[in-house]
Parts: sequence; structure tokens; C-alpha cells
Amino acid sequence: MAKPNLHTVAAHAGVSIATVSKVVNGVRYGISEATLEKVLASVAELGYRPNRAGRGLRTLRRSIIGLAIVDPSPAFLADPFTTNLVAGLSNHLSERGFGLLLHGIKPGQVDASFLVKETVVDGLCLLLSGSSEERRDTTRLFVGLGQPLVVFQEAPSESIADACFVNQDDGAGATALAHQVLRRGPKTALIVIPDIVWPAIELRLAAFSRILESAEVAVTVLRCDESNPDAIADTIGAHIDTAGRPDVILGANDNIAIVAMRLLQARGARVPEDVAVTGFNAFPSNDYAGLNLTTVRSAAYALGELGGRLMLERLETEGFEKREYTLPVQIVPGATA
Amino acid sequence: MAKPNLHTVAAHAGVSIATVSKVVNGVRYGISEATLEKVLASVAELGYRPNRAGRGLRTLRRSIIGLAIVDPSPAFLADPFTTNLVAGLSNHLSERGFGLLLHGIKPGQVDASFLVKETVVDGLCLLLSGSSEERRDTTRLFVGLGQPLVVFQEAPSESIADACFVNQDDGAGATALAHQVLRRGPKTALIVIPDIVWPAIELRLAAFSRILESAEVAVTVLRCDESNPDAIADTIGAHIDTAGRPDVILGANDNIAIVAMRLLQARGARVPEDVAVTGFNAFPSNDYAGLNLTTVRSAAYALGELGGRLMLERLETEGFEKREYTLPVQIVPGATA
DNA sequence: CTGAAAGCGCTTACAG
DNA sequence: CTGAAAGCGCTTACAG
Repeated sequence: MAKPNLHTVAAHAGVSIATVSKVVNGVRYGISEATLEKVLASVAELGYRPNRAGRGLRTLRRSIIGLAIVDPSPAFLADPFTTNLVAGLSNHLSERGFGLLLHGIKPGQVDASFLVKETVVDGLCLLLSGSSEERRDTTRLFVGLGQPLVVFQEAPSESIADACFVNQDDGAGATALAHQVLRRGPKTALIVIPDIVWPAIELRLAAFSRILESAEVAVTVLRCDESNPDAIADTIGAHIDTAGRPDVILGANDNIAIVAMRLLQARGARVPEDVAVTGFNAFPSNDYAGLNLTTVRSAAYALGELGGRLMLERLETEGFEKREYTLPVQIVPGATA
Repeated sequence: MAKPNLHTVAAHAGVSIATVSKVVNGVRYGISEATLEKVLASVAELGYRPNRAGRGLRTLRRSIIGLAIVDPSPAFLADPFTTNLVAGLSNHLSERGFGLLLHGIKPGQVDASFLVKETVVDGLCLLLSGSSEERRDTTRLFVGLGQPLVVFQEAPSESIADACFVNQDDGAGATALAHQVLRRGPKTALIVIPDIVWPAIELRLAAFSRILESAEVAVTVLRCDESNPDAIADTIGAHIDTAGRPDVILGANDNIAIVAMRLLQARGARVPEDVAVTGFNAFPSNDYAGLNLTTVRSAAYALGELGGRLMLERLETEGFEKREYTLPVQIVPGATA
């Protein structure tokens, strides 16, 4: 038996397809009680499910929001920040009948993406990685599509029309962490960041440096391949070998901080007595290891939710009300700094 | 300026919409070189992006696959197994021009999901949690939709038409772990599983029990709230208080194993000398903590990829070739058992 | 309260 | 090689 459509249901109920359409869409005025029941019964009996392609074509609305995650790794979802952001976004949209179309794209292949080449969604959300030039180019490409854009964790650009930038307050989080660390009166600090820098990292780095340097702490910045625990350890270890042990290690995220702690402990240094260590983004999996890391609780889920809300509001109106939103972040005092 | 459509492009290039359609879809026979170039130039100049709703309506194909993740937690993506499965599925589909529509659903609300109430995708993938009755009901509901189904990590059911079950070999993984642990000649073993049991856990539990009991190890099974590290520790701690320390603790996943290790160490027991501990699914974040846990590397990414491939093959043919696929899993020897 | 009709953007079998 | 036409499933302004 073929899939029932409006005509099938209309014939079955003995009414027109216009009437069925109204009933199905919850239009209740201008429908008699008897007709309503007849139609509802037919819908149930035939198992009718409206085809969104038909409505989408008619209304030019698809009720689907795209999320493009530009990341070189096939496991582009692996980061808990990303994961929580996607969950928040997806839940917000789902509850309102909107779907989330997930699309991981490798940096060089953005223009080959079907999200770019075809019109498949009502609006696009962007989560980018890579160098700032790559990210700028990617953003521009998406802007050129003429679809509403919600961009996560990027510096807002005035020149970009019909876009909204949704960020967490990485600067404030890093500032809080730096102040916490300052209580121990450090003389030297090591900031360890990934070799590929994205805006959130830049903000954290800038806040760390500003606070520490204004307190006359000697700051060194180290870059490492953050995807590889051994590479992180090697980078930090090599630095300590030549420059000596710092009083503080500030990781750009929890993973870096954890490797640093392990390295310090292997070398007989106590955390935080000898060296204070901080992370960022409070990876939930660390709760199980009981590390009690001093870090910052990310607003990832809330970012996703907010982005979803802004996008849906945008679709109801002419444009985004505000260009930028910054969500607060919460320090987790922990026991390592 | 309104979004260009087939008519805009056709007018601009001075050809019919049929010709533009062919060019855009890569139909190259029956198109002259001159026409081809004219159309391509117009497409580029106008920035034409085919509207999938139009094609979808015409072909009754949407090029979108749905993934329903039924989970009580709003952070339904948090588990690394899920995350990697989604990444594998998404990547496979994306590379073939298919979108992945992600939808997290709370257990009681499955029938209110737009994936159920409307026709929005070409096929559905399912990742369920909850009790076996809940999962059976949910599966049935989706089966009733008459759309192709790929079900991950569920026991295949003969009575379900047009569905394919894609699993990892949890039984074999657990068997390997049990054999590894047996080398230490344990007398007592503790198996710790989540209080909500899903099929993969049942398979692990069954294999653990079978191997250990046939080696005359006294086995105790403990259930705990796996989402809460303290709850895990309390459950295991209480058991040890009354029954004494087991020779082996087999966790149903890495998180449980890590909490167990921590608890043992806090109580002065050495791992693995006094108590061997194993996990499951090799959560990648544990690499950073350097725990070197004895566990099993999950095939989650490969499961997702395979599921995607099977779904797309199914869409090209009349039905799934096989009802079930089981992917091998790899033991990670580690240093805790 | 109800329905006929137009049309959203596209594909495809067919005629020329 | 090219295009006119039908029609995919639906919504909506309008006439009755």
C-alpha cells in the first residue's frame, strides 16, 4: 500500500484536501465538529503523516536548521564543548518541531558541502576551527549564501549582514582563573595552548597574560598538539627541562591541564603546593577520575540553546535583534590552584 | 533580490528550465557544449542553489536520514560511544550528499516527535536507551512508520520488517576481558553495571558471568547510577564493606572502572596487584589522564559508518540484504588487569 | 463551514 | 540537442 497523502485522506473522509490540510495543521476555526472528527479518524486509520517536502515547497520553509562544524578531525564531535552545544541546540529546535541537520566538514571542502551548494535549510549555525584566515574565509562563504547565520564562538564582525554571534565569556573565565592563581603569589607562569588557535583560545590567552603580567608574573606561552597526550607532555617537559619549573601552569583546556598535572606528579612536584594547575571547560568525564581540577564550567549547552532560540526568532522576523550575545561562565574552584 | 530558481537561471541563460535542471544535475548527454557553458555561467553569476524541497517533492526523496536518540538526559550526546557513532554516521552520509537529521527524544515523548508524526526523512536510524520493554515499544512505533530502519545496539528481531540491526561484538569484548582477568587466578569478582540496562550491557554481563563462573570464580553483580561518580563509589564501597574486597572488578564501562580504581586506591589496595579492574569502550578522554585502563576499544565510529552505508544501499534497493551485522571489538591490554 | 484552484521548485518522459 | 508539460504533496486566499 502506498503512503497516504492528502488526497487519500480526503477521499477516505469524504472531504476536500483543503479541509484535511486545515485539520492536520490545527486550524480549528471554520471547521465543523463533525468534519473535524471524520478527518481525525481517517488520519488515524490510514496512518497519515504529512510530507514535509510538500509543505516546505509551498511555504518555502523547511523547518530544518543546519549546523556546519568545520573541523579537520573525522571525530569532529569528540570535544565535550561541541557535544554539549549540539545537544542544547538540537533540544531547543526539536521541541519546536525543527530538525537539526548535522554536517561535519573538513576545512578545505566547505564549498563542496551540500549545505553550501544547495538550499536545504532555513538557517545555518556555524562552529569553526582552524586559523583565523580559514575561519574568516569560511564565514564569508556562508554569508554569501544569503541565509540567516548563527555563529558560535567567533568574534563578531560588523561587515557581516544577517548574522548573530553567540559566545561564552572566555575572557571573564580566564580572568577569574588568573586571579585565583595569583593568590599563591607566583613568579613564573606557563600558559599552554593548542597549536591551532581559535578565538576562544585567543581570548583566554589574552586575559591570562594581561592579569598575570600586570601582577609582574613572568609568562611563557607554549603551543602543543592538543589532540595527542604524549605531545602535550613532551612540549611541557621540554620547557621545564630548560627553563625550570613554573609556579603555575594554565592550560587552555582540561585535557592540557590534566596532562600537565600528571607530568608534574611524575617529576615529584606537588599540585598545587609546588605548581598550581588550571584547566578550562570542565570536561564532565573528569568528574569520574576525581581530579578536582580548578577550571571553568563551560556554557556550551546554554550556547546551543540560545543559538537555536535566536535562529527561530530570526525566522519569524526580518533580522536578528542583536549582533552578539555573550554568556557567563562559572569558575570551578577545585583543588589544583 | 529574491533567491534565484530554475526559471530565473533559465531566463538568464536563454534556455528552458528543463535544460538548466539537466545541467545542474550533471546530466551531460543531450546537452551541447555551448549550452552547457551558458548555463554554468548563469548559475555561477546568479549564485543559484537548487532548492531541495522542489527536488524532494518531485522525486519523493529527501536525501536526509534521521537519527533518533532516545535518552532521558538532555545531554544525550555526552557518551563517547554515542558521539563517535554519530560522527561516523554523519561523515558517511555527508560524503554522499545526504544530511543527518539529529533528534534527541525523551523516552515518554517518542510519539510526539516530528520524526514520527511527519514524513521528513528517507530512512531512520535508532539509538535507544531505557528498559527492554520501553525499547521494544519504541522500536515497534518506528517500525509502524513503514520507513527503512537501521537500529544500533539492539537484539535483532525476526518479526521486524525492513530493518537492519548493527551491533558491536560486546560479547566477544567481554569474553576477552574475562580471560585476561582470569590469568590472575581470582576467586571473587564484582561486576558493576548501570541500573538501567541496555542490550550491550546485558551481553557484557552474560559473557563476564559465563566465563568467570565456568572458572569457578564467585561472581557478584552490582547495579549503580552510572551517571553519578559518587553513586558509583558508594555502591561499590558499601559492597566491599560487607562482603570484603573482590579480586576483580569488571566495570560495564570505563567510567565505572575509573571510579572503582579510585576507590580501591583510596582504601590502600593496589591495582592490579590486589584487585584487577577493567572497563569497556575505551573512552578517549582517559588517554589524557594516563590511567592505562584495561578495556575494550569500541567500534562506535565504524558502527555509525556501516549503518550509514547500509541505509544508503537499502534506499537503492528493495530491502536490506542482511538482517544483522556485528562488528569486532579490540581489547586494550592496559595495566589494570 | 467547505472546496476548487493556483502555485511553491523541481524532474522526467516525451515530442519535436 | 532542446523544451513544453505534467505532476510530486502541500497551503492558502478566495468564492460560494
